[in-house]
Amino acid sequence: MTTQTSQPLQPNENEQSDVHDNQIVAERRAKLSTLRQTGIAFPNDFARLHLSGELHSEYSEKTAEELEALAIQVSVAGRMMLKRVMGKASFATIQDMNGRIQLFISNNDTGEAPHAAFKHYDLGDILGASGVLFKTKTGELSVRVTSLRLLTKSLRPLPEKFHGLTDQEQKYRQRYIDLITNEETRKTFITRSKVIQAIREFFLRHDYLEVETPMLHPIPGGASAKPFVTHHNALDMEMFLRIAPELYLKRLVVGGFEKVFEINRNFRNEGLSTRHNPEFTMIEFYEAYRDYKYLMDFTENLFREVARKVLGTTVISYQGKELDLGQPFHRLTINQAIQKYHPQFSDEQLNDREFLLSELQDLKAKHKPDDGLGGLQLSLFEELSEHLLFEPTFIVDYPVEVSPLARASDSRPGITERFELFIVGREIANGFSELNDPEDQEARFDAQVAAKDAGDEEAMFKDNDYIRALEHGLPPTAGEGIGIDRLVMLLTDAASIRDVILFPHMRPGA
RNA sequence: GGGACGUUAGCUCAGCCGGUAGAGCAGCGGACUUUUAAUCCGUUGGUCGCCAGUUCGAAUCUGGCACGUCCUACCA
Repeated sequence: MTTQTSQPLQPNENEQSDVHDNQIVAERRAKLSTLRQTGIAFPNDFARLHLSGELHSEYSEKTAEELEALAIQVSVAGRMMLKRVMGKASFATIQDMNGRIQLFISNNDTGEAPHAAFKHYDLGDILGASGVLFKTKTGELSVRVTSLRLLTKSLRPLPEKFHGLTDQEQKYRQRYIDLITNEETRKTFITRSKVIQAIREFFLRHDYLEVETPMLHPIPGGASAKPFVTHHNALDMEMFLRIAPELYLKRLVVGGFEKVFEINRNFRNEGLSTRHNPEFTMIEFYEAYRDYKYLMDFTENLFREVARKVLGTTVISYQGKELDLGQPFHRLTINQAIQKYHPQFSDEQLNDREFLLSELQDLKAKHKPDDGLGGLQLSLFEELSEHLLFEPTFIVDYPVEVSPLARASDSRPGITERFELFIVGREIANGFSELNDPEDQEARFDAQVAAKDAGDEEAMFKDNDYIRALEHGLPPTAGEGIGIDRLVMLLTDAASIRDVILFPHMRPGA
């Protein structure tokens, strides 16, 4: 076979493309050109009948003699990851959706021409092979190929076969290469899929209804965050990508869907980090006639079930440290959580506004000097204790001023029936008994609007239709949101949120 | 946003005190019928992230810019 071309390959003149052909790509294009001239270059009539994983699980226990006697005919296909040519015989390893299998190609079995053609196939090419299962003398289950076809020519070289792709940026930007090359990456995203499936099963089994609510909101609501702004042409109006589905889901509870959940994306116009992607996946769920204490038990059960189904155990190792989701989750008030790691603070001090203010100033901790007692306690907690809550811990007694949608305690004014769940020092869930008093809700919205007018970019908008819905009557309800990406990070031991999002957002370029 | 570090062949990486570029893998040519990161022989391949500056001379030193990684800040 000749690899010469009569004319030099033209460089890609498309300015949109930053990809130009190097020598390797040019050689592969020449091979493709030959394929086009001699037949169908991208055939789609190969019948793949067997997957590598199934073959291994069914036949790896068989001896060489047993396989010989069975003479099992198979058709496999996949991407060629390894290639070893030895004159009149060759080995190749192909990879399909559930593993790898070795092919043995020899002049004896295929004839000379197909084997000669194979020698010019490149790593990364997608092959279809038919033949008989056998075991090599080292005991590896393989296919003795009688017919071999190149199904898709790969024009670009794969990363080095041993080290694979290690450059983090390229792993994120060209995830397809990462997935081809790195088993760990494939496993992470399979786990992510299983986590979401296990969560969905848990809610369906508890008679929840899965719903979809708008991603385009005329008024962003349900969380304190900066929204993405967009524009609807036909209506000529500003719209916002949703920051949370909360207000729509509670409208559904008003409508009589007493147990609802939604698993979908939220968008927040914030910075990128190892813990933040501008779009992230949350489950939010609402159940009528329940309160926040019920939710805490429910959440523990959910996390345990997901871990058992996905990992087969509740004991997980995160960045070198172990924790057991099977143990009862800790429950602490904000003040107890401060004192747990800083016992020098007395109850009196933690309830002394002036003391808290001076302490926060000394620590150079972020806080709002106009906050009430509860807000300052929360700021101190976030500064001193939050990152230390490695084992699952529910923090309760959030102040009203930072919880505009949560029901206030009947016995303790200023405190809401709310919790946040922290694991490995990260907030992973947020739940509360819902505020269903429309007049109280309206007053809370008005306070948010006042804060927004005073410059708080993350303060909420007033949603009059939501008030109207509450005026029809929201039954006593409990609701919660769980950050799916962070849960998956926990269960896959991922250090960065980018490792659990297939296509994390990156600055354009490179 | 702030700090530290990084960017050299398609990939993984060397490159010292400044003298104009190296290895392995991949590719190409050759040998080889049970290899498995196959092996052996030969060989092609580079805008050293970009732009300035210093210098007789810069991958190397200086400044700026771009992008990334990690830490940090906000959040879920």
